Amino acid sequence: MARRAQGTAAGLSRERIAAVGVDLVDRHGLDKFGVRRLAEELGVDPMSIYHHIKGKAALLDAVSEAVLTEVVVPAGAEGADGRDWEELARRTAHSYRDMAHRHRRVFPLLTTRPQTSPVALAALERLVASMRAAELPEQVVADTQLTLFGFLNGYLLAVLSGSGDDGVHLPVLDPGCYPTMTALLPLQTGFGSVAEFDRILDTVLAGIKDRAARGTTP
Amino acid sequence: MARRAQGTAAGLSRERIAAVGVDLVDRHGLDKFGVRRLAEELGVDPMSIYHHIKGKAALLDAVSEAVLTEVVVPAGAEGADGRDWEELARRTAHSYRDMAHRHRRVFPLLTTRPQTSPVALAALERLVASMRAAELPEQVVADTQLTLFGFLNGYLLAVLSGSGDDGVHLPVLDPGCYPTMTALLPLQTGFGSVAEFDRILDTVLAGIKDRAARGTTP
DNA sequence: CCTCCATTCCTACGGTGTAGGTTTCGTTCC
DNA sequence: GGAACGAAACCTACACCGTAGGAATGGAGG
Repeated sequence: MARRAQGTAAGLSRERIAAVGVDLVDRHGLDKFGVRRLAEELGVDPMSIYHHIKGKAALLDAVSEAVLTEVVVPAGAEGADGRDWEELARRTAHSYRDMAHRHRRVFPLLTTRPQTSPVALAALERLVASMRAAELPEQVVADTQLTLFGFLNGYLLAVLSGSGDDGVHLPVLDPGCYPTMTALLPLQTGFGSVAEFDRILDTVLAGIKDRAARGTTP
Repeated sequence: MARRAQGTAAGLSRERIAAVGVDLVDRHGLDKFGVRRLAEELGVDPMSIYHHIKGKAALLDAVSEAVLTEVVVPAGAEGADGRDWEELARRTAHSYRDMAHRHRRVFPLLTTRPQTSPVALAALERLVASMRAAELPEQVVADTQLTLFGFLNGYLLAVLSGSGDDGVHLPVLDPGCYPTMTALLPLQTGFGSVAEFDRILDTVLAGIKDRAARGTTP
């Protein structure tokens, strides 16, 4: 295990560290992720990482920021006049879902850390601007950030943590104690599917539209 | 630091361990929480805990289960005929929110671990039964679990992790880069407030009702 | 009184994050 | 060209963590 001589460049950078970190978490999970494993993967001494990232918390920030950059919605999705906020919201949500499924072990990080990276704020600004251009009530627009991403984070967290590497395993219910839920079980076959996601996303967007309609004509 | 002699009863039990665990996490946060600190607080050797709880993962399960039992909705909230599912949903959501605010540092645990404890299932069964009694479309009822608790978990996670002990601190925005969001900032003063919660809960419920209406008359 | 067993404590091991100091290389300036 | 400097890497060491394995002890049942 011959390491590089001191002083020689290892080509470390915040971006490369984060990228390898994402890959490591994807493969082995958050529990097994640490400075030492990451350093080994990078072919580097553990402490070298600290010259680019301040501590483990900052390291996790970098990792979560890295996966967030994968969320991209092509320009022009909101239509020519920039007013089709609903289409934009749908595309953004789907792109977010895709990212979450690509990186299920990383995803929990996003839901806890306040997202202040430019890439996250830019996406939000775009959506919010589109809604405002469509002249939705301001309070509805202001609440959308929490409504939509609150739902996305909570829903995806539930779906992704309920599924292991071997697939989904729903809990077994006692039909005597929980008759209604047992009866509804057949309707939950598509747990985590795109169809399910679309249904629920639809519900949330319908709620926003409804409140917008009530808000403009009180 | 004289410990108890071996063999003498320390009055340990899963419930007491969990209760003290909740208190400890509330005060010092999840990071500082561990078997050793918990044992010290209980006046007990760390390894004694393992005779009642199998490992750290199970310990966290016990802690999260303990806070979940605090969510109670008085009987009869759904009305005499048991069909006022909306009122029941509102009360359940508020009780859940109250619990989350009482135990902000514990709350993240609930969003990751699959909730299969009887107390959680019972609350869900009750809500779902009420919706079914009101003859909502079955698929809507089946989806409600993920819709409502997805939203609750994601929203509360965002609100609670964005606020430290000193109160809320929203990120500072560059008005040049994010003009719309900056303009909307004044409307976000009640971040984490009950009023905000009610507005967004309203939105989600409106979405469910809307989809129910569309579902029954396609 | 003796046996048994659940409960508790003790020791020890491999792992972690990271503070502090040392070494080396590439650059910059005379 | 040679010396001085700062960035980037490495090394050592420490306190702490989860937990495996085993020894001790007191109370319960015969």
